[in-house]
Amino acid sequence: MRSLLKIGELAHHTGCPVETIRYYEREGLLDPPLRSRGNFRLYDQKHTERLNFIRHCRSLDMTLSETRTLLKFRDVPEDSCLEVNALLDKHIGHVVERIAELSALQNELNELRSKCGGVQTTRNCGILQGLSGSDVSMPKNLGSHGGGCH
Amino acid sequence: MRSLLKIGELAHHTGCPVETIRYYEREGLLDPPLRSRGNFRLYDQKHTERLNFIRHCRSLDMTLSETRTLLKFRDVPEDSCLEVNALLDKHIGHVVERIAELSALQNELNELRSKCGGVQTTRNCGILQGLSGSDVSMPKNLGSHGGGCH
DNA sequence: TAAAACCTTGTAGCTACTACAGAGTCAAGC
DNA sequence: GCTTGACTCTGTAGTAGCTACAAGGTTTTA
Repeated sequence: MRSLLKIGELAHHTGCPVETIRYYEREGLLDPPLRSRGNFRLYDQKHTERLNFIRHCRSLDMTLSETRTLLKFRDVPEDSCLEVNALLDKHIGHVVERIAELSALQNELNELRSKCGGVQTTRNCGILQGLSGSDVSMPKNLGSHGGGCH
Repeated sequence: MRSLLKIGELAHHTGCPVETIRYYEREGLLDPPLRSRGNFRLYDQKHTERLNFIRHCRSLDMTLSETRTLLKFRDVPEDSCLEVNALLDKHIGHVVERIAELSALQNELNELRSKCGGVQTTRNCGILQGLSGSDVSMPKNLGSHGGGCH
């Protein structure tokens, strides 16, 4: 009989914070585990594998929604995996697109940067002047500094 | 005497949604404008310029916090703009870093993708097997699919 | 037996908006 | 003068994926 892990132990084994494990359970990505008499969560090997799967997806920057989809495929071993391939292709597409966007951004930023050497007053700073121009074109992916690509 | 704009007109002029303009005011990026008798916001030319500045910063993927900082510099025209340059350099650094991360991600994803041609059952799908591995290394910037780099 | 380390639920916060609900205002047409 | 429709107001809740508490219960160790 395999040993059951308390949430802190599972966290330690997987490198996933305790709070995040509980969050995944709330979100339905992890099944509710057994409970001890004192109401502590007790995880088995399957939970550990599933959590590793989830974390691997997340480390590849997939959304929880994509991850959920992949877990569903994983739960039906006889199905064709065509859709798994399609999902991954789409995800790779997002990443490629985001790289292109950021590269364009980098060019714009470098150009802006070249407008001032830092020896001006802010009144004459080419950067601030550049930012004051009204030719603003908004990219689609705004606002969430922190990492994504979707 | 210049004409004053209602919020919808300002939105139209700047391409910034009405709700976002009100949000910037709440966040202290835009000064509260005059009000009409009926309590409608009335914006002058300075508001328009400031909003364009903000939107330009955002289009370059700067955070509102960075934008706030740049606005402060802009408000003190006699100061040196060394810090403006520093802020921009830092921001460019973030973008470069994020591009590197996403490129690494792209490599990993391509490798994973090559493990299956979609002709398997999910049980034998190389992609799902690859995702089941426990060698998970989490990048720093997780979770916000949508655009950032900080 | 007491303290420390762990666990529980529930809630609020983070970014930068976006999307309502429910009410008030204003201009044009009849 | 009245109605209709477009606009505006405030306030609140939702988005993604956690993270960080508070206030309490459990287990382990000294």
